[in-house]
Amino acid sequence: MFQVPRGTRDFIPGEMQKRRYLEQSMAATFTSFGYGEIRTPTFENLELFAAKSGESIINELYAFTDKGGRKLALRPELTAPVIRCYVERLQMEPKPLKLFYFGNCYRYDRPQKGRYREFQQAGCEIIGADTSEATAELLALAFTLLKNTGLKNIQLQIGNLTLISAILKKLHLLEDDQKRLLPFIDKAQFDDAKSILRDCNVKENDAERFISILQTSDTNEIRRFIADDTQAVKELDAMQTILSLLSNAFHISEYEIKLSIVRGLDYYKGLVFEIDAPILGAEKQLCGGGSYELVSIFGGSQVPTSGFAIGFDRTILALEEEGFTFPPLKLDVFIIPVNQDMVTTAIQIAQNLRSHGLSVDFEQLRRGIGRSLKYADAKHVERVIIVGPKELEKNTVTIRNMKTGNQETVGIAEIYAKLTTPDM
RNA sequence: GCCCGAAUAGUGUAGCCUGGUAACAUAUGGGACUGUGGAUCCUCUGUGCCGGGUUCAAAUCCCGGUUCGGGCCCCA
Repeated sequence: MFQVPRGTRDFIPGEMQKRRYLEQSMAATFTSFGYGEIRTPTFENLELFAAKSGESIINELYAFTDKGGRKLALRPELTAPVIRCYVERLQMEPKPLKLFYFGNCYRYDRPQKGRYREFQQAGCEIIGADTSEATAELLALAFTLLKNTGLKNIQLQIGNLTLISAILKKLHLLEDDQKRLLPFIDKAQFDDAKSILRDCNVKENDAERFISILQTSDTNEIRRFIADDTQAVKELDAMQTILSLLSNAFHISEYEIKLSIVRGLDYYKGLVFEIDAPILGAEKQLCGGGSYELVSIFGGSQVPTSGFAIGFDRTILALEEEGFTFPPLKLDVFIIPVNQDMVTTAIQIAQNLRSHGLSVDFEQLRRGIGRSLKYADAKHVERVIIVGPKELEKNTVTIRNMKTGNQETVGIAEIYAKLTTPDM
């Protein structure tokens, strides 16, 4: 027997229903914030991803050579393709340019819950605006997007790479030592971080203060630490403006400052953020983003960019874990012809109701009424129309409400009107 | 890539320890019931992840692989 390749999934109608719901919810939120949708190819030139993330990333890609000898890769994320498209076609668009996307991505990882080799991301990029209000809106959008899907428990954490490097500078570390230190900081393993600092001959006192600043949410404490670094002070001022807009204008106050967010790659600058769903355990990060510099790496003229990506599959998992009720897949009407002579009329009624925008099906296996009703019940149909000779003589049919069990005889011309009344 | 656990009809499970005809529920198909039977009853089909080993005999014990799940690594 054949099965899906490792780390991939089929989505059957009940699952697609959930995914469509989520996609529509997210698209509506993006649109309401003035974003336009963009779609790029499923594969790109391998070089694009290597340029963005370094050669070492190739190990984790689905990469291949096509018949023309081109080196290609299935996209592992969507920021690089979107920025490539911007540089290629959209540089002269009025700014700011706001783009959102959905797309399948591919990574050669070990699959586990919430982690697949083929997975879907949703996300956006804003190009050409780096004011506090633009950044605050980006944070608000990420948070609102997830809240609007129906998620209850999420955590927004905000860090800043400019500040963290200013703080690191105070420790006078060598570049290599910094690189060794950062992963531990990102994972909040502060004891390990401390022992590295000790190895690097950082004074115990400074190390303690450094670790405590990473964990604080108090901007004043951070300010005292970096007071003599004018660039860092400026960044902190901007960050405070962003946070105050977030609370006072966007009315989002459920965030925390977490300077230990480092994120993977070098091209992030300034503000970075993550949103977690703690209910998911090990693979709990739903969203990651921030400001970055990619346009110039791809050969475009420099312009500020920021954005975020959301793990679509994890968002569904988190909603399921929270017991969220997705809108069910349902038929509006099921039509049962009592005998073969009624089939033509049944189909005519079905076609008429379909033209009014209802989803309609009819009995096609010539089963008796009992079986047909059972089928309608299993399909969660709201209303059933029974077309039988007795009623048809008077040009009527029986409409049965499956929830209440109410039945009514209705003229054929009045079916649609009757179905749209609240009691039927 | 590493460590651990799991895999039995479409779905959910029992049996495995202690080897001896593979079972139950539910769902699907067919039928009884000739217009409400969304019921009830009858019934067909359908199951040991794959490969090897031990054994007279393997779902059961052993080895390898695959897939899924938990935890690492990584997480653009």
